[in-house]
This record gives sequence, C-alpha cells and structure tokens, in this order.
Amino acid sequence: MSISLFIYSNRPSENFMASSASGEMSNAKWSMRVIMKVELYIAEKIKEALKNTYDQDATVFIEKPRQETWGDFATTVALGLAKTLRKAPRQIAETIVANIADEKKIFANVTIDGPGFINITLSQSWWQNTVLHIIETGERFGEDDWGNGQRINLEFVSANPTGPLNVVSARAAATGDVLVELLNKVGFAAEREYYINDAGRQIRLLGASVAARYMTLFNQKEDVPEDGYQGDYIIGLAEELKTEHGDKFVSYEKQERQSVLAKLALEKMIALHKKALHEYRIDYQTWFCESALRDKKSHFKIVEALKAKGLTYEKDGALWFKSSEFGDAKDRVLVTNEGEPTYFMVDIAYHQNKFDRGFEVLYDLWGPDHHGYIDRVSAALQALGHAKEEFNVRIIQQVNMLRDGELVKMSKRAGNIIEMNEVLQDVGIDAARFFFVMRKLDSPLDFDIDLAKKRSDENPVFYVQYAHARIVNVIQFAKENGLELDLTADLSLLTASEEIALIRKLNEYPNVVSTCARLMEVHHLPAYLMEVAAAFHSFYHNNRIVTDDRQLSNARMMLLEATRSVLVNGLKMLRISAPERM
RNA sequence: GCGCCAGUAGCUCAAUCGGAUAGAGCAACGGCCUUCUAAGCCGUAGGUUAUGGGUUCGAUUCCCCUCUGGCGUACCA
Repeated sequence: MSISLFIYSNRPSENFMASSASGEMSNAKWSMRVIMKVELYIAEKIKEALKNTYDQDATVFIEKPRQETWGDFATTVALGLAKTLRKAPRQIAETIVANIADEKKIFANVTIDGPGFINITLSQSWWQNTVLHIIETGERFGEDDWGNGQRINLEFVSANPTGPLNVVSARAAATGDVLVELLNKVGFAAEREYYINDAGRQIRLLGASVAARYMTLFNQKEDVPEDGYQGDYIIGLAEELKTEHGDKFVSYEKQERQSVLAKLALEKMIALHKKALHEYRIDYQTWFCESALRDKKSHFKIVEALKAKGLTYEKDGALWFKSSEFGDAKDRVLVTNEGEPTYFMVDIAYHQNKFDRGFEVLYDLWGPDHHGYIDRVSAALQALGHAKEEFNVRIIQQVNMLRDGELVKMSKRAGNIIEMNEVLQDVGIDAARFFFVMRKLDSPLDFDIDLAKKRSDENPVFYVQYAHARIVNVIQFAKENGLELDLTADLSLLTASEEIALIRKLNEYPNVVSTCARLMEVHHLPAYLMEVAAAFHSFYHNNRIVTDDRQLSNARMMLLEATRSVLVNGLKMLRISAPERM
C-alpha cells in the first residue's frame, strides 16, 4: 500500500496530519485511502481551504469530539490560528468552512460550535459502507505503515534466572508482548528479546545456595550464604539434582561443587522460565546470554572504545566512566578495585550488541527499582556515538498483590514471592493477560487475587469474550434459519442509533492501534475492546438480527460479522482467546 | 537532601499535542428474560481533578511552591 500522498513525520503523532504534498494518485486509490483514514482526507481539505483563503500552512489535527452529537470529527485549527491571523477564531472557522471542497461528497454537515471548533459529520452512507470495508479487510484492519519498517528491539522481563518468575514479570511480559504486536501492526519491524543474566555474582550465589541445600540432603549441614537465596524452590532444585546425579557432587571440593551446581541449576531455571513464558503465550525471537558477551570479551572492547575517547579514568583502584558528561548524575564504575567487571560494563556491551545486530531503536521495559539506572546506560550509548532517541526505557510500575484485602509483602531473598505460574493457574491466562495490560504503565497495578479468582461478571475479559460468543451463537442460529452472510447486503438499512453507534466504534480501531504504538502504551486496546463489546451488547439487546425482514437481517448480519472481525482482531493482538461458546 | 513515578466519584482506573458539559467498571439504588446466550440491557445517584500560585482565548494535561504515597540515590543486579 502506498502512502506517497502524505508525508509521514518522524513524530508519529503527526500521522493524522495532512501534508501539503499533492496527489497524483488515482481516484480509486484515493477512495481506498479515504475509507481507511478519513481523518487524512478531512485534514487535507481543511488545509486546502486555509491555503486558498489565508495562504496559510498549518498543522491540522483531527480529533473526535467529546460528545457524539457534536459530530464525527473536529478540529481546533481555527482556535490555534487566531493569534497568528489576528482574527476571531469563529471568523476564521467560517471562512474555512465556506471554502471546503469536499470532492468525495462525504461530509453531511459541517458546523462551527463553541469558541471556534469545526465539527464535521460524515454522511450516513459513508459510515454504512465501512462495514463492508471492515469485513473485507479482515485481519489487516488497523494496519498502517508509518513505522516504515524501522527495526526495533524490545527487551522485556529479563528476570534473573536465580528464582521463579514473579507477578511483576507477568505484567512486563504481557505488556512487552502486546507492544511488539502493536508496533508491527503499524509497520515497524519489532522483535522480542530476553536477556539472560547467566554470569556474575548472583549466579555464584545461586550455586552456593543450591550446594548448601544439596549437602544438607546428605546430612552434611551447610548454611545458605547470608545474601544467598532462601526460597523453597532452592530445596526443590537440590532434590532434583540429587535424583538425577545422586551423591556425585558430595566428594567435590566446595568451590568446584558450587560452580557445577550453579551451572546445572541455571539450566533448570532457564528452561522453567522459557516454558512458563511460552505457556503464557509469549515467544521471544531472541534469548540472549550474558555469558556469550563475556566469552567474547565484548565488554572489554567497550572499555577500550571508551578509553580511546578519553572517557575513562582510574580512581581508588577502580576504572570509572565519565557518564556525567552525558547527562548522568555522577560517573560510574566499570571495573571494581577487585578487578571485577560491573554489571553495568557488561550491560553497555549488551546494548551495543543489539545495535550491531542491525536494530535502529532499542526499547527496554524495566521495573521501577531500576529507573536510576537509565541515565548511565543512555550516557554510555551516547558516548559510543548513538543518538539519545535510539535508546528508550519504559518503566513499568509495580504490581501490588492483594489477598484478603491486604497487601502481600514480597521479597525474593526471603522467598515469599508470588509466582507468575501461581497467578496464571488461579486466574487463567486470558484473564491474567487482560488484567496486566489494562493499566497505564506509569500506574501501579493493584491485583486483587481473590477478586481475580472469582469467575464472575466482575471480570472484564469475560465481558469482551461474551460479546464474541454471543455473535457466534447468533450466526449459528441464523444459519439454522437459512441465513448466511451476504456481502451484497443493502447496508443503507442500518439506521438504528445502536447500529450507527456500533459502526462508528468499529471504525475507531485503527486509531486505537496507532495511538497505542505511538505512545508505547497498551491499555487503550483492552479499554477499546470493552467499548466495542458494550456497543455490541446494546445493539443486540435492542435489535433482533434474525427476522422475517430478510433484507434487514442480511444487513445486520454484515454488522455482526464486522463486529466479530474487530473483536477477533483485537483479542488476537492481546493474544487472548475468542471463545465461540460460553 | 536530591532524582523518578503517582495523587481524578466510596473503590479500581480512563481522558489519544493544551480543547467544548472530566468518562467507564465495581459497589449503592430502581427497572428489564414466553422472543438469536441475563457472564446481558436501561436508568438514578456520586467530583472544588491533593493544596496554592503561574502561563492563555481555554489547564486533569504545561511551569513553580507545598502536602501525601511508592521507588531509587552501591566499586549489587
């Protein structure tokens, strides 16, 4: 599909703004484009009017009026130009409206309201025709191409393989998964990546912890290190290793035993994580091991590069990076005075490696406890010659687990975390995924376990799924009564207020997808699906689909199918099932 | 102390660049099943957007002060 008619800005927010580029596009393509993005057509017409009257170029944003009765679309361009043109906004609006050339004849009503809003209502027939378009577009409805094929690497979860995945990971996992889906829907080439910290201090602690439990199983009491891992899963790991390897490691020298058991425990933990995430319907393109970087000495090459730029210095026996020269609050240590590379040092190499693999933009999803870490990584990447915009971190706020109305305190070392698997089993994957993407990333998410366990109407995911099941049921019923989908149905019969409202709602889908991708926020999508479900339930309740009036029934079957298509489309993005029966 | 995030209806949350009368769900109250799924629909009530200033035609949104909560402020990850 071509977008040559419009110049797409780097700022995705300007995508609904028409450029001044004129069209050599055929009328047929125009028409298709207009159906897909009527906002672009409206913006273009207003821009033309501005040019022809005030000889003014302006950014024309098309938005949805707060109240439906005001119109289908609105623009505040007249308000914005009041100062520049030194004229009353309403006067400007009147001039614009008088000079709009609606070649496609799709504007039914253009009004000026309030201080100078221009409200545009499209003809009923235009709306009705979108039903066929939605059905024919099917899975591709909502697609766009403003991502321009840019390669994005989205790294999320990347939990330490020293313990089970917890509920915070569950939120990040669902969010990252859906974000990639959304980005690709609008034309990016985004991939999912998981970074496995399979080296360093924490892994040594894991080995020591497992080794201690292992020895205890052979009645050789050994304490878990003070800063080691105390959780019961460590005992489980030790027992598994005993079953598989017997007392083989008892005779090992302590250090060697810890090292070997660390490796074995690590393999088990990583396998568990992969399995859990797969069952949670998340499949990564890349699982990247920290050890691979260390083996290749990539982190030392980074240090050399920084040294060559004169951005390092030694102090107190440690090697420092001048991150404060790139916006960080203070300089950071790369090599400790014990000669140990810091996590930070390896992490720089890791992010550089993503660029080396051809990614143009990096996104990381981190927990709130890591936000202080953003500036130093950003500084390092800038020092290596990358633009600030090429590395982005979205902080996903914490998840508060509530049980019996009480906040559950969690600590990984104390071992009383709530595991991701536990929640998924209680709540179900569909509901869990829906819950975890329902909130804005900046907001902490309260997860009431007892409430989520309830299989009741309080669960919003059921509301959406129920709408789908209902539609399927009606389609089945229609079939039994000799009524099949007829693409030539007369859509002009769809005139009931609930029908028009539903059609309008369905047409918001592409904008919802684009908005999510532009803002890197997922919560608009589940919210939208609930609105679609609500619009459908209302339509269903007030209008019978299968009636003696075959013409009308055919038209309503079309609307039903379009609704089903959008629901499936959206649920697919969330990777939530669309049950045919409930 | 400094930094990041948050503070909107009783509760959980929305509000798409700064736009019009701040919206949903749950809880509360009142209606609707002889008809394609009542996990549904319709209605009522609920607000000084934490506080005080500023910017402007217009502020939940941007800026500053104050208050409250979470997190961070390592040669841990």
